Amino acid sequence: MSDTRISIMEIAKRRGFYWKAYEIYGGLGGFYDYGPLGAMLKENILRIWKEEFVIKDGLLMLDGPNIGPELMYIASGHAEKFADYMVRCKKCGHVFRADELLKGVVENPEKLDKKGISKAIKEYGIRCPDCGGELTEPESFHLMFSTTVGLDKRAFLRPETAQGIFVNFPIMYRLNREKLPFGVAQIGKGFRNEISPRQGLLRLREFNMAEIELFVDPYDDSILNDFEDVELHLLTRNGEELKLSPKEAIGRKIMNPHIAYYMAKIVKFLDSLGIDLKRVRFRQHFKEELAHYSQDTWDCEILISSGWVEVTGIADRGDYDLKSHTTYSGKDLTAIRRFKEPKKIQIKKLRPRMEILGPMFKKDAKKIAEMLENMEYIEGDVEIEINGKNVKIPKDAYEIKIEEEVVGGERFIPHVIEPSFGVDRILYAILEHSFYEREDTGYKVLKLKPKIAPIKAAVFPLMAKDDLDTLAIEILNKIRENGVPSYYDDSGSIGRRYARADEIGVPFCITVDYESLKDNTVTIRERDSANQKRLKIDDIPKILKDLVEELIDFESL
RNA sequence: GCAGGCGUAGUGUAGUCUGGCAGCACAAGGGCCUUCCAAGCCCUUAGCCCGGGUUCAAAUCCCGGCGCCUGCACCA
Repeated sequence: MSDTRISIMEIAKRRGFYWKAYEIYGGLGGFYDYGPLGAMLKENILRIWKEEFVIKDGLLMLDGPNIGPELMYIASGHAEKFADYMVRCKKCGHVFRADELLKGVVENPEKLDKKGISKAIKEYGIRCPDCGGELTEPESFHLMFSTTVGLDKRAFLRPETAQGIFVNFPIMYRLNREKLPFGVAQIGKGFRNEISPRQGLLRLREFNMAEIELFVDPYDDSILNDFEDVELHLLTRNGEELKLSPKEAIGRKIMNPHIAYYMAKIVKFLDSLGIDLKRVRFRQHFKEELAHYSQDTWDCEILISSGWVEVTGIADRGDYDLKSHTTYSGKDLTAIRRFKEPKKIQIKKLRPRMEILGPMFKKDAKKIAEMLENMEYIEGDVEIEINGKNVKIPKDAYEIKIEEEVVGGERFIPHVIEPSFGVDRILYAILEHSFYEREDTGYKVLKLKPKIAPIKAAVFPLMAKDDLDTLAIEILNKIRENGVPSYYDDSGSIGRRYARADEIGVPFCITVDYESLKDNTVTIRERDSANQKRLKIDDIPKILKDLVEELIDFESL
C-alpha cells in the first residue's frame, strides 16, 4: 500500500472520518461508518453536487425506496444475473458460469440447480476449458441482496437508484410539464453483494450514489444549459488519448452532446471539490465492457495512489430501460414530440351500416360496429377478429369516409443519459488529493477547500487563562450562531493545536491573544500558508462566513 | 473464493520463532509550566480479533471462525 493511503486510513480512523462498521462484532466486509468528520464531508460534497447538477440545471429531485419488487428487477435485467452459478478451476483459478460450460452437454443447463450442476459436471467429466484442471463445487453468485417483503413477496435492495427514477418517468415527465430534455436526480444508497470487497471506501457493499437520469429526445441534440468550455482528457476505446474541449469533441462526433455536456460539468464539480484536474480523465468503455443496458459509457477516472479509479460513469442507456419497463408493466412510458405546427392528417375511417350488420351478426353486431369505427381504413378487404375468429366484413356493410384530424405530435420512448456518481470514491479521492506533509516539519495536512471542509474554523486562546479563554468561547459561539461548524481548543501548545487542526483540514484558526484584550482584535491563520491576519472581533463572523463560502479569499483580507 | 502475508491500548508498533509479570512511542484526560506553529515535567485512562484445543501455564503452539492487506478472479 502506498504511504499516502496508509496515512489517510490512519487519520480517517483516529480523527473520525470513517472506519469499518460493526467492529465490536469483528466487522463486516464492505460496510463502513462515516464518523463526525466524514459525515459532514459527505454532506458538503452532496450539497455542492446539488448546487451544480440539480439547481443550476433545474433538475427534479426524487427520493425513492431502497427496496424494490422482483418484477422491476426482472424488467431492468438485473435479476437475470441473480441465479447464476459459478465454478472455479482448482488449478488455474479461472471462474466460469456453470451454465455456459454445460451448454450443449445437457439440455437447458440454465434450469439446473446447484445439485444438478454439480452432478452434471461430475457425470460428464467437465474440466477447466483453459487448463484442464478440476472444477470446484458450484457457488451461487448473487450480485443483488434479496429480501422478503411481508410474508413471501420477493424483493431486492437496489443495486442502483436509477430504476426508481425510470418507473416514475410518467409522473416526473408530467411534473416537468411534459418538456424534454429534463433530468431527475436521486441521492441515496445502493447495494451490491460484491464477492470480495476491498480497498476501504473504494468498493463497498452498501454505498452512496448520486445519480441523474437525463431524458432526451434522440432526434434533438439541444443540451440543458450553456457550459464552460474546459479541457477534457479523453481516452477513447480505440486507444486514442485526446485533449479536447467538449465543443470540439461534439464537433468531431466523439460522443453524444449530452455526455460532453456532463463531462464539462463534472470537471468543474471535481475542481470545486479540490480534486487535482491533472489526475482526471474520461475513459470510454470497450464494447465488451459495456453494461447490459448501455450503448456507450464513459468513466470519469481519478488517479489515486492505487491507480485510476472510476468515480463517475456517464452511460448512454438509450431507450433500454423505459422500453423494458413498458413491456413488463404494460404502462405507457412515452413522451410526446410536438410538431412545430400541428399537422392536419386525413384519415380514412369506416362507418358501419347497422341495417346490414345487424341481421348478419346478431349479438356481435354492436361489438363489430365499435371496432369498425375505431379502425383506420387501408385498401383491401376488412377483417375483424371476433370471438377468436377472423371474419371478413362484406363491402356493403360499411361506408368509407374521410376525416380530418389535427395531430400535435408523436409519441416516442425517450433516451436516457445517465451520469452516476460514486460518492464514497469521490470522498476518498478528495482526501488523497488533499493530503500532504509539510516540507519543513513533516506534519500532515489535508488541504480541504473551505467549502467542503467538515470543520471550518478552530478558536484558540493563546493561553487558557487571563480571560483569553472566555473571550475565545464567546467568539466561538458567535461563529457557530452564524452557521459555521467550528470548535474550541485550549489543550497543549498553540503549535500543537494548529497541527491538530491542519490534520483534519480546518482551513482557518482564530487565536485570541493579549492584544485582543486591548483592542478587540484576533489573528486568523490560513492553513496552507500558515499566514496570519489581524481582524476586528466584530468582523469575524461575517468575514469567516465569506471565506468559508469562498466569496473572498484569505490573501485579499 | 484461492494463494501468500497479517490481526497486541484511540493510533503506530515490540514481544510470537524458543510458552513463564504485555512493553514502548504518539494521542487522549488531569496538573505544573508556557505570550503564536506538535517544547518540557508529573499523574491517569487504555490493549493481546473471536471460539475451541494442548499445557501446571498460551499474545506466543494447534484447529476453526471473523476481519484486513497483496496477487489471481470478480466488480452488470
